[in-house]
Amino acid sequence: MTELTRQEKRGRYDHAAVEARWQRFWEERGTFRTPNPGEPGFDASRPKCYILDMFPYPSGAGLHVGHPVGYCATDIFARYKRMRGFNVLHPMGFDAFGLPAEQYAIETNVHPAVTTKKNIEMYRRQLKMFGFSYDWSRELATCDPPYYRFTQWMFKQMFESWYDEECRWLGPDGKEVVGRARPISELVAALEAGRFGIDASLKIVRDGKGRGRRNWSELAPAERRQALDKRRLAYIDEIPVSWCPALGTVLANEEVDNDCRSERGGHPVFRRPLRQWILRISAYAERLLSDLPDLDWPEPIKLMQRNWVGRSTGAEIVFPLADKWRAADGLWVCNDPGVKQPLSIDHHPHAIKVYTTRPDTLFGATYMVLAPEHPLVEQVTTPPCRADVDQYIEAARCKTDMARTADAKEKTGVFTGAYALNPVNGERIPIWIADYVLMGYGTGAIMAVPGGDTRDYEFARAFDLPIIAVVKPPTEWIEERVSVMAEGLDQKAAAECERVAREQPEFADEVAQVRARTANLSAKTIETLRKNVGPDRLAEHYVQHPESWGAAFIGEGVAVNSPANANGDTTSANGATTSAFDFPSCQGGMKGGLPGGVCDLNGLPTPQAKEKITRWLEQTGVGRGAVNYKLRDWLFSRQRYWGEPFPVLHGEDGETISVDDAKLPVELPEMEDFRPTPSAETADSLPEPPLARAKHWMRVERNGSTWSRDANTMPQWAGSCWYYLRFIDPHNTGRFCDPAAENYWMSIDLYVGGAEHAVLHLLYARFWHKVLYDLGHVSTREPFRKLFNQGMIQGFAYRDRRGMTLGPDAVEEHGHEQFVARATGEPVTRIIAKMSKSLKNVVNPDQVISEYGADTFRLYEMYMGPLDSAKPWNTRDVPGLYKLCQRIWRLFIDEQTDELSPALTDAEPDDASLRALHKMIKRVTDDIEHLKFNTAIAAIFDCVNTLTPMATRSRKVLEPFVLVLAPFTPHLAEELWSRLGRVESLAYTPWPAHDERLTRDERVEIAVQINGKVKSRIFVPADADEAAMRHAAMADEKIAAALGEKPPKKIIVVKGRLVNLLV
RNA sequence: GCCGGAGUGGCGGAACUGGCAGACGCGCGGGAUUCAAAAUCCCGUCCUGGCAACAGGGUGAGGGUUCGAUUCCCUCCUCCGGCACCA
Repeated sequence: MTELTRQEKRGRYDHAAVEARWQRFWEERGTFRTPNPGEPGFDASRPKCYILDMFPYPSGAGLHVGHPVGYCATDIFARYKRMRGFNVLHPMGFDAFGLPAEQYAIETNVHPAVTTKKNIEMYRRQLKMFGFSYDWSRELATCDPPYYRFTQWMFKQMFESWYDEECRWLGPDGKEVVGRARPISELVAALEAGRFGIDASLKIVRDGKGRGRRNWSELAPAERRQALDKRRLAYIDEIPVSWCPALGTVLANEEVDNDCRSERGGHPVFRRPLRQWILRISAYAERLLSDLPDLDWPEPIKLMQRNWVGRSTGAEIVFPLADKWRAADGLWVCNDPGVKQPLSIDHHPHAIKVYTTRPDTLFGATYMVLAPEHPLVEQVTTPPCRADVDQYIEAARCKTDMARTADAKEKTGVFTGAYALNPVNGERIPIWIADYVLMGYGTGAIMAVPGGDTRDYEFARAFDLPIIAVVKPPTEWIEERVSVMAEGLDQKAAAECERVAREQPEFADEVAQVRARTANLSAKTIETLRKNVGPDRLAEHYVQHPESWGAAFIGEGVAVNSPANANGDTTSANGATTSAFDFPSCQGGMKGGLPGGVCDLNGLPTPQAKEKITRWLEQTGVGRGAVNYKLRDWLFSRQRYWGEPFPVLHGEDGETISVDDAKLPVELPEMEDFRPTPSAETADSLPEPPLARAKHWMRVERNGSTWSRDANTMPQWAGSCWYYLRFIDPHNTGRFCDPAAENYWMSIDLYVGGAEHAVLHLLYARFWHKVLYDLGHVSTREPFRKLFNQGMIQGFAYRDRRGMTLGPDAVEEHGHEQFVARATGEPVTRIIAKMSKSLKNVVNPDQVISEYGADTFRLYEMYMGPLDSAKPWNTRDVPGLYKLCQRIWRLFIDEQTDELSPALTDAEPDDASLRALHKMIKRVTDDIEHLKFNTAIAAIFDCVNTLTPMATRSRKVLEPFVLVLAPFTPHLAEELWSRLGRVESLAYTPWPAHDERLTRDERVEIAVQINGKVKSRIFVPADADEAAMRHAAMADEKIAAALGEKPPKKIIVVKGRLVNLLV
């Protein structure tokens, strides 16, 4: 019997043997080695296609089933494109620097270089199991010195560049670009030539007429250095970071909880300013936005990037401090004799500059708020308020961003004792500090308009500050507010009634009572208000008494109370202006009127009001139209060991220079102890990066003087910002990449990866690429022309009645998705959750492959559902795809003899097989082009279902069939291809074409409806015209019977689909 | 709170541009083969009623447009993702 079994098994599909054979074949022959232009074997007549995966971070846990989803997809696409005659670049590498490796190393006390090397080997072995057609000769790891040599070189490019916002130039694609990174030497040349000057604060200005401007030649060397350093694309600045002394490191915001404690260990975390490397990504904000429309990316990802950049338009306005400035002879004159010039947006000592998106609400500014970190706080705070202010600042200082956000509901703040003057009406308004104003956005100061902004409204209510309505709301808003207020229940509560009534009918009576009472009451009130008062009068009431409406109107409407008169009374909304200005509150009076005169916005719709006030501000000089971005510069240094060292040297006098290209890479020192240095748990201690302890490494003698290296390292994102360029020419020792090869392969035709990189990696990489583009190092303005996000693979988990979540090993499956806990027998429900160790639902791809093979694994992951949606792994479904492989095998191979099946013939194929084949080719081709692999595989199933029962099978069907199969199940396809007598790999065999005529059946089944309901189905010739279809429909027995005597009133015919009879 | 995306059988999912809802796979039921099992092959499988022919209902809920709606419009509910005091 065992003999028989062995005999039987001889010709069975043996995935392990087949896959091993072909993986060896590909490797030995170098099947997927891709030559660059100019290299032997390169065929310039073929089009190119660069297909890239987001390279993995090799963690200790190994590859999980989520990784291969994208890799399978790109592999199918790459194999398909090769067969379509493309030169395909399809590489793989490892993102190997970073925090997890270091953290793991700290836990196990093994050097990160060792663990990383081990993990990469594991990942490589796992990846090779899948039979991906990568050109492994191009493999790279970001932690290899030959690689990070150029990461450092690119950092140098940024360090040695400045951003010229006004440079208009033509890119290689012939389109104009505004703004350009340029070598710092060009800036020096411009300064030397006197085209640029330096202002009092050592800022480089373009023309700089007067006002403390100095020439380059007048500056001391240290001043020159300082001025240049401020303009570099990579610069050092002191910014607040989350510093955890106990852990000896700076933490990311996400690593700090709301109590200012570290997530790991619960140690105290302090906000403290620290000198850090920063990259000037904000200079590229506009270009990162404006180049987005041309990219073939998922719209939601583009939107996320747009939101991240966060462009807004509005105006910058300066508010003079009340005791420092006065209006005289139509100018703002400073009481400080040292300040001779009048107040303006370019020159504003003793004044607060704000940014607003709603300059039209300027008349409603009743107070100002400075961020607690704002430099002016110190200057303006009056002695009586000093203690409160200091205390508030201290509290805000240790609050992290997370904590600030967490208690966003409660507005806090303190009065500084100082006042500013509203430049549009001379109104004296108090200056507060509050942490709802952030130093990092705009100017770190706001004009507060409680009548037009929700946050300002809440703050004003909390601190009893005046509220002036400056925009008359439209009727819809009034009615909505009235409903909300009159009902006394908001809409959610009403919906709750509905829900309870629906889901818990036992409370129906109570719900009905409540609803009747409130409905009666509110309906009455609203009706009374509407009838007797009317929306116009109500709007008027809001305009007069916004404080009693519970919310500010923040939308667009018509300007009112702008200007308001001095008594605080309001003008009507009909545009009547208040003529004479008298500002008794303004110190020193307003002799000669307010600078700029009266600006009357009353009656103007918001957009026009914005325009008018902006023009007025510009004419008066105290403001101008402005654009602002949420995007902040990129904090680029970490106090870590396992990252790229900075290629710079610090001099004893504070000078920072870059290391010569010839001396790159600056390699990480060998260190026994690479842990962060823990230090005393006080706020005043400073982080000491591990590299600082490599004393010998840190010290560099150069030209007779002593320099110090930078002890920081670059963040994990650095290496992934340009790896796609290195793949093009990975072994080049002279340059990061050969320009001709770069020009040939870029840009990337398909980039597949998870949506978790929607902003950070994809934004950082675009930024680096644009810098390289500006400096002439790359030929395209964008790296990733087409992007696709694969969905997450989820797992099942089970929840019992008490809400406890159990691992899958705790349950038993009954039919029909009924589950019980194995231990207790209690019924449990299945939920879909992320795969995680704690839920014990992580699936290991190695196991699946050893049981069913890589081809089955690939088929399963691609067949689960659409590539971009999240879907749960269900091991139960895997054998179905294994069965498909076996069925395909049996189409070719006789399992008894292990020879080609006797059913195989060289004869002409039968019609049904031929049609099945051509339909499949068409569907699969179309689906691959659109990355719809799940339906492509369904088409393969359909074809196999047709071929299986056939008594004979023609080679003329089976050969193209194998080719179509190849991208999905490459090992199986190669094996069958060779069994059919082919010697060469099918990897470059031309993709079969389909015959359009054979994809269409001669007769099609159509539906015959009467009044839209299907009453019969009939067959008609595929090319039947409308008259023929109508005729056939009417001739059908069932239809004739259903119609009876009366003829239909109207007949609708859809060719090839249906006939609808209306009676 | 704001901005996206999605809700279809027992399960994963399919459906071109408004045209027969449920392709394909899993699971389940039945049959053939087998001493038996595995494997394989064939048939059935949205729900309700009926032996059946057939009838009625059905794409998160409600409404609308249309001869016709999973698809378009409005209101609402649920789930997932992102951002979160951005002036």
